Amino acid sequence: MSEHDALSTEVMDALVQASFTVMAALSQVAAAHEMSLTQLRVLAILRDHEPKIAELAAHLGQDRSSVSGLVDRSVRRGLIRRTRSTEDARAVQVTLTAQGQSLAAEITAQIADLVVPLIQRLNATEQKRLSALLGRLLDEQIGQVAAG
Amino acid sequence: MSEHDALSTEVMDALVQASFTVMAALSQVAAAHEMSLTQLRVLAILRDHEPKIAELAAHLGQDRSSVSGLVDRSVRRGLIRRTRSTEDARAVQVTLTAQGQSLAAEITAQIADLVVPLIQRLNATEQKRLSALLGRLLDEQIGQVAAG
DNA sequence: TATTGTTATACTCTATAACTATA
DNA sequence: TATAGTTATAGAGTATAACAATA
Repeated sequence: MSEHDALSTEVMDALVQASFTVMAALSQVAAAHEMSLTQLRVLAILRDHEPKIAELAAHLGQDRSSVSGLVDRSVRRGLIRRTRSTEDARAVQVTLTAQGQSLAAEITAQIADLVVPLIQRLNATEQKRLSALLGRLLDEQIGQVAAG
Repeated sequence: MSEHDALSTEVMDALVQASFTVMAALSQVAAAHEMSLTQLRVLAILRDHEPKIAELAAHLGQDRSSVSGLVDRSVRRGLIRRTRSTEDARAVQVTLTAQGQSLAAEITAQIADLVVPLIQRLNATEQKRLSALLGRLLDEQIGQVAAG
């Protein structure tokens, strides 16, 4: 448990507050479609990938059994489908249905409609600066913390 | 469902990605103490406030009954306590116990230990710039989205 | 033997509806 | 009547453990 300087702490507070604002926007859009944030993440991932259950679980940081249930519920809603892998008869490939693709696109647009107005409080130069600074922050992944 | 320019979209992506990184850090610290993100938020709120159940519910954006259960579980762990309000015999004031205060401080430090190293990839000038830009973004609250 | 996914089980989180005590 | 909080109930989300099928 170390000490940190005042400026870093100030930036951290701003970052945490901004994150809660962004997450509130994502949650609001998810809730408008009666979905959880995790279901929304699954849809977003599936726009660009056809992961197996285990890959999806790793990406979400959850257990395979949790993801199996998660997939169940979205399959029941007609948003995604399971396909048996041809290479490995144990594995399942998860993909979007046409309905899922359409919903994913709608959700993306709704998120943009909430977040872009905030961003446009900055002029183009400031936007480029913010994007670059955030990019620098995210070059690598975050560490691990020990239990207390 | 409107269109947005490429720069705004780029900034939005950076912002969303940064938010997921920050939330992952918060979740990791919460999990290390076998708590949910919401329980962690409650602890953070209680560091500076002694809210009634209804106030806490409003702050978290949840139903009073949900918060009642949330409070139950933290009371059972000895982190917070319920106090009957002296002004209104119906109301309950929620406060941290000594153990809760100590845990809240520990959690705050652990979050800083994860997030500050990211921030320190930027020099002091850049940190001030980032803080200022995020501050501008957050001046007001976010709008509402209609269901699809 | 090890891995992939599912199922059974248990607990947390959340909301709605109904209730009580108080205002 | 209205408000503050709780309880009952139900469904989603999550993890652990045990399992069948496949590698």
